[in-house]
Amino acid sequence: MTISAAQHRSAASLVVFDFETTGLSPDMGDRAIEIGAVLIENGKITARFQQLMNPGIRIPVFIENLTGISNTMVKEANSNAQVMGEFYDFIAGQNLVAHNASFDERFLRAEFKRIKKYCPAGIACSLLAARRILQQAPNHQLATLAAYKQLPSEGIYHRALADAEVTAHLWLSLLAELETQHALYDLSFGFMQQLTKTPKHQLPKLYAKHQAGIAYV
DNA sequence: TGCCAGGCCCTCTTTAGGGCCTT
Repeated sequence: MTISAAQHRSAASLVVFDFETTGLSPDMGDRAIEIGAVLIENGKITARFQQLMNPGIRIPVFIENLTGISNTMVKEANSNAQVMGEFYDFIAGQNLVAHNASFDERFLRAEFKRIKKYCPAGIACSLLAARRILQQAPNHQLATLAAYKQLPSEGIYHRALADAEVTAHLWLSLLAELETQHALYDLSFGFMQQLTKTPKHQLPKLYAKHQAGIAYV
């Protein structure tokens, strides 16, 4: 919780993160109420970050029921500004991964903007990667993929750290799948970002380029 | 109290519509 990711930086490291929020859109006034994240180094989780935060607005009943995070719980929590400042330090220098990253990225940028910070890190999406690598999965919801791949999980969902941990295991599973199914090794973050932007029918060409030694940043 | 968004991706497409994902 207090360990900075920057203190653990390595070439094969990244941070997987997840927000719980009051709704779906920061542009409509929704705010983050919890952030959870894990640092992955060389295929292992080596640090964790989890904090509730007090958004200064009421949490809808629907969200209380969905997440188990109540207005009472966040009342005593630190402000979003303080928590996001600490999270900014945690992710310093790291690339980021989230499940359906477009959602979490919107809240990340919105909360950072409020404290006049910007996110220089690259962000990759485990949902887009899973849609390409696990095309045969029943669907690509995080819980479904966790069951489908029998990922380590305590069966808790819609809490930030638990979801971040499952997403981290999913990300490692996707890398393993690329190794076993396509003989792709030592995949960079840049390659994985490229994969999530590649149409499915062009994946064989992408895999062939990597196997031929064409580097991705 | 109830509702809100937006990117991706497929198809009966591209001058569009709708399901999937996230809270």
